[in-house]
Amino acid sequence: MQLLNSSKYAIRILGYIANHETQQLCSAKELSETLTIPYKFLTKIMMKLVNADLIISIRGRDGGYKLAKPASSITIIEILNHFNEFSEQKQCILGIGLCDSRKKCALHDQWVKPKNMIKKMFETTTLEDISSDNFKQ
Amino acid sequence: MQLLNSSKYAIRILGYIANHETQQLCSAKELSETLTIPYKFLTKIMMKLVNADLIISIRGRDGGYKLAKPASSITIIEILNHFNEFSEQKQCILGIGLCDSRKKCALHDQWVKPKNMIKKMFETTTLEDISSDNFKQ
DNA sequence: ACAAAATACTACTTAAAGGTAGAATTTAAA
DNA sequence: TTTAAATTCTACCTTTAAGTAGTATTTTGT
Repeated sequence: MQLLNSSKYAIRILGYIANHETQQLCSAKELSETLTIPYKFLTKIMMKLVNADLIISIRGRDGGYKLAKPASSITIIEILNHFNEFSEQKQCILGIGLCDSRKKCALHDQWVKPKNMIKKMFETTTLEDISSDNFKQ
Repeated sequence: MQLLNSSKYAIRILGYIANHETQQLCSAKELSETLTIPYKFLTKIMMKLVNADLIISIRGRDGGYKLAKPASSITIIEILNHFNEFSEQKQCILGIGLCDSRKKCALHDQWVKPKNMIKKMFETTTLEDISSDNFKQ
């Protein structure tokens, strides 16, 4: 019952970049060191974020990364979706195929409220909300 | 952001058994077939549940499994704990070591409410509450 | 032109969860 | 006593996430 490492890293990376937008670009080296994320793993994640149009990368000597759009327009759920973290939303918590109000699994009623609360939180929280330096270890 | 297969299976198995307590014992064969859980994987899980004192097993010809205590006294959280699903409760959602009200990660404030809601749900829901046949696929 | 510093790409290795196989053990009925 | 049907145990295989390595490419300053 937790996020994938990749997703956790992605959120921390994006939140950190959002908080350093004035400095124009963040390099993989800087991100890796300040967030203590393995360099090679980080660059792999950055490629995903670039492909997801969340990040723009500038190659070459003074290159680096920056957000592809305003921090206020990037929600946590949008990030998670690119790591397949919430695609199973419609699936029930017990993994018994689809689970809705007509055909409920035994935990359905208890799970509905917490699930919707998490969902709403991820949907309404943007990078601007969490932009800070509190992503270090 | 979902439970391990083992945990999902465990909850379904225990919920099903709770609903069939009158019939005294459930066999691995019956459980595997009605819940469509791979037989060999199921027996592996049953061993864990036996070791966790949630299940009592009777070996030999007419053997099988039954709850080790009243369904009303077994909470979901107790089940999950044996699969290390909520031991990371105190860890923050972003995996940045300990995360409390003094030293918060950037998502701390948003995560507190949903987290406690899930926790409470898992703590207060017992096998009796969810005991039913709605565990099939 | 060249070197330095950055990202991109491809492939490989490791760790953990998920799942499978087969033999051993236990019990009860015939 | 034998057989059948059940759990237990140990070892193995497969899949996926996590992490590592090396090379290629791009860009800028000298």
